[in-house]
Amino acid sequence: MISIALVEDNRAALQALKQKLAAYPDLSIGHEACNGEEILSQLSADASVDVVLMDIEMPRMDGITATRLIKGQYPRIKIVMVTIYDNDDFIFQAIQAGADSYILKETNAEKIYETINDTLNGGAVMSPSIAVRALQALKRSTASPAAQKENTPELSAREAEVLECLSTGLTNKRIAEKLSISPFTVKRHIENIYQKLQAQSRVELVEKAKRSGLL
Amino acid sequence: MISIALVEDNRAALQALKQKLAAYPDLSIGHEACNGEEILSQLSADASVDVVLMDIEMPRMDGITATRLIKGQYPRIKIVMVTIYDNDDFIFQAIQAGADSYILKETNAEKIYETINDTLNGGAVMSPSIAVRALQALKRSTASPAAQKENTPELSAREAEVLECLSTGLTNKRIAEKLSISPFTVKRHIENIYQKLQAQSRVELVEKAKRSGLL
DNA sequence: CAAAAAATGGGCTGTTCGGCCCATAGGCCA
DNA sequence: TGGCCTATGGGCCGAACAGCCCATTTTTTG
Repeated sequence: MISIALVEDNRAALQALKQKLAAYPDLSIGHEACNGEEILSQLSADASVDVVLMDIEMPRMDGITATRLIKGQYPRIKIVMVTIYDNDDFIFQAIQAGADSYILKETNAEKIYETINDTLNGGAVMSPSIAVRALQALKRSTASPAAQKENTPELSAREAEVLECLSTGLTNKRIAEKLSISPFTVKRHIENIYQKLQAQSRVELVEKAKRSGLL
Repeated sequence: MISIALVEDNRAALQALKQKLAAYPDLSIGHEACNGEEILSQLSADASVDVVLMDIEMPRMDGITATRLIKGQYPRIKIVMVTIYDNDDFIFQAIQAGADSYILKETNAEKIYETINDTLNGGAVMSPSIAVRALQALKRSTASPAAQKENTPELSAREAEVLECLSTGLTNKRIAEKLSISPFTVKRHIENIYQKLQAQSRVELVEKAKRSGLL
């Protein structure tokens, strides 16, 4: 028997969800709540829940905050976000908060049931339209090392050291002390790096260096 | 009618796949190949394929390389990776190469059929065990914003604007021009931001701001 | 309405930076 | 061996910066 908690502020949607799950005798609705605060107080009284189906947009405490708190206190509990948004920001925030799966509200009963089971078995489930956004983000986030190789000027070992120090916010003088060389030399190196990366200020330098994978 | 290409070096696995898809009359097998080179030469003769089911591990040309090449030449064609690995590296490489969906070899016929349709409709489909790895990677790559909320001082809207400009390497004067205010005011704002973030230089400021999720 | 917070503009001082000039010493390679 | 690169150290100058002081106006909030 799998114990489910439903968190959804819209009464109609909540009833619809209950209806869908009623067809599966091995699911039992342990809790119902209409915002994050409510589910948290219910869990503090009885945390014997396996899976939480969590809406994102709710009054008082949104689903993302609630997810973060629940995952913090009860890491065992799996959380399935049920959303009408395929907004990138929400997806990221939900991932950060520790949500396990992400399905759309219109998902049919059978898929929800499968999602609950897959999630409970350590998997993650995403609606195709949500998955494509997560993948795009992942592609972007791993894209930089790819673009790196191209037309990135080579820095000498010493220049790289200086750049490393510079990127932490040190002044030329401090860098000189750290590397046991003269501030003039540090300056010289930095000038050369400016040349190579076509930058005009330290901040710009760090920016470009990061994009080029030099940092 | 959806035209499918199957790329799979193992004869038995290929036959099994064909068997599974045979149940769906709106699918037709347009091509069959047992490595990347083969499918590429077939596509160059006839590229009227909607979806490629692609094995990863193959002799002569692996599925990831083939995916990259196909996506380069025929971006219209959707590619579903069919893999026995839930190895992180393969998943990343496949994402980078442009694959659309990722399913496991043991996936049943109905799911494969759904995956083909979802993928064709612009979605992405991942087996739960693969999705959980993609999400973990995404979580790691966006992990910095997590530490955000804690003890991060609040910046005013104007300060955030100034910080944003500053982080692109602009000088105070340029920032002033961009925001249509006096350079003195820009300086003032920056001083306040220094105070709030406990920084002593622009580079350090940008560093700390990024770590705090302010940028 | 009154207090608090944010945004605005300004000055003074010393430090740091960035561009441009100079030079020497050591290593590498063709 | 002579050129080329890197690392080193230095100077000059003007611009930019950062810290600390001053003030007024506008907006927000209790």
